[in-house]
Amino acid sequence: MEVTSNIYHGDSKEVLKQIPSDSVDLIVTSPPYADQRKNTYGGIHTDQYVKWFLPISEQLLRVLKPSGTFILNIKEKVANGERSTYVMELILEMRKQGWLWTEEFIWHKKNCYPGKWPNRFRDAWERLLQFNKNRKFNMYQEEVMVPMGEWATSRLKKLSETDKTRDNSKVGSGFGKNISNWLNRDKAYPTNVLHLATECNNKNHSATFPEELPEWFLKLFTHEYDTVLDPFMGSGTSLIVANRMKRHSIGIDNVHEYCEMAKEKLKPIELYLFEPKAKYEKAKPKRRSTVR
Amino acid sequence: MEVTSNIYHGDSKEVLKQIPSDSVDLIVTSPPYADQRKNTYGGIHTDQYVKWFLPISEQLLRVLKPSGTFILNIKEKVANGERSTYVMELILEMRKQGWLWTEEFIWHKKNCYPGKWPNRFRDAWERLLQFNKNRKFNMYQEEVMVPMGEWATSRLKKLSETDKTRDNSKVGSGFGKNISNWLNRDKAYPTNVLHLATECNNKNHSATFPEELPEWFLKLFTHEYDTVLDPFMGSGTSLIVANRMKRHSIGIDNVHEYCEMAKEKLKPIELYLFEPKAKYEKAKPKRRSTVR
DNA sequence: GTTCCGCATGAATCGATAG
DNA sequence: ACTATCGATTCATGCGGAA
Repeated sequence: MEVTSNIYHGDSKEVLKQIPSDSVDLIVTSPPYADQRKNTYGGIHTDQYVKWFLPISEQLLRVLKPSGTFILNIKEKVANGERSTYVMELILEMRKQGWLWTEEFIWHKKNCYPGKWPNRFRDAWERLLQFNKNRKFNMYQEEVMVPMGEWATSRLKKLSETDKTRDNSKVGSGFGKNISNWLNRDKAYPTNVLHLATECNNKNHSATFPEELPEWFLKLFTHEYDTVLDPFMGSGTSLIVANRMKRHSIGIDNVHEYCEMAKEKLKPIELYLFEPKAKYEKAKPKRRSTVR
Repeated sequence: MEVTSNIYHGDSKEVLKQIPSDSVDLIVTSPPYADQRKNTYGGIHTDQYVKWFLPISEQLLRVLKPSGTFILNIKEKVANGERSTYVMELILEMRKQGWLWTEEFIWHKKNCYPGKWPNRFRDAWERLLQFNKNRKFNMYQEEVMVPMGEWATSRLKKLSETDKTRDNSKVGSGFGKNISNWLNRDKAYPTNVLHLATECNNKNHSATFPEELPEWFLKLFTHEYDTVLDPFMGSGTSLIVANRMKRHSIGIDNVHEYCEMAKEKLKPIELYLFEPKAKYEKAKPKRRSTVR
């Protein structure tokens, strides 16, 4: 049995209407943040962000299975010396739509953007908001916990010198990770704090999240041959991970280049690429099957 | 010059009215969370939490110096399968009061409370919300610098060509100015994610934060002989740290036992204990001076 | 094949300068 | 006054080439 990857080029709000209700097991996405990525996505203004996002989340609520989960990666930026409040307002509004705000994971970005300011430190975390349709949803904790030993060792292998030195030299302030907790332990239980570095070596796309991020949530919330949706696909990290893990995937992006890029990366597998209807009038969505 | 510690027994909302305006450099506190610690604080219900807190934050806004900072340690609990929204609502309401929501630090609890649930992982983080009166406030970043990654000493001895060209290409008016900043550097500025273990050895008070937490913020936002306020003192961790660090301190708590406990811990230093006015009618606040 | 080192590059943020 | 653009600041990471 093969897994499929469907890529749609177009506006998520509209494209999502083509996707049947109650058909997706996991939505994991990182939408363009407010006032960010102007060159590629046009940059949604802070004041209009909630209004812009709500029609999309409404569609996401429809296409998600009752047992499914929606993971939203987002972080508010600083505006005029304050943190913006649009993320909080979005959560409140999405609850009114019918979403349950089940949990908030923290993504600790070990390699955050550098810089120095008189009144602020570097921002080293982002939100991973978990939304659900029902209080009962699929969660396969064992899938994360069993490979967790593997995960822990692989993370341990990647422990940077910074981690080690900061830990060893507690220097009064005492800030640092306690590595001894990680050694000599075959099983590590996950918490709602994830420690991952961003990938800064990708030259073609500005900043995707690291593969470990969707990988972790796919393990946790889906089984093989479940369906994963990323309505802001970008260069397609989620879809590539889904493919590797034998999950069906759907990706949507407004930017033609990203669709092409994702298509290229997904070449080895069966691929369907849908171009927007507008371009092809009433013709059926163009279906390309590119099998190596 | 001695530092003083004033302990008030009573309701923060009322006691705070006795404290002069613009007199506190740092407020750092961990209020009772909603529906938690019922037996000691009476448990503020989730729906009434914002309403309960706003009169207090109004007083805090008054007593804080314009250059001061308010650090609020809080985390929403799970209610009926969802994260409660009262923290977000509180932030929105406090902004209406005049507070600036400057930053949100994350306290990553390295050893969080154990447990297992079918639909949720262990909660390993709390919010440390930073509020200010003005966009300009005192911040002494150098006091909390952390040891830098190993690359600083071994790798950076030879400045990379990039750094040189970056600087030389600047004005051309001379050598790059910032290169000197990099030489002999062994420390870096921290981020807004704090890694601290909770203290699990405190038996008498249900939810104290570790001493490192107030210590870090006291270093960052105050100098010696500044004044620190904790309107929900508990067993007095903040005050003890303030004392050790030569900051004046004010603590308020509703529970007589906690006041006594804090008093006991602070015995070695000069101490003033104020009992609530109501108890003593129009008598002046009882003043006890316990000097070793 | 290891280890070491040079290097580019980030969902950043502030303050000054320009329209 | 208010917004858009730009320069300066800064550090962890992985890659690739060198020892």
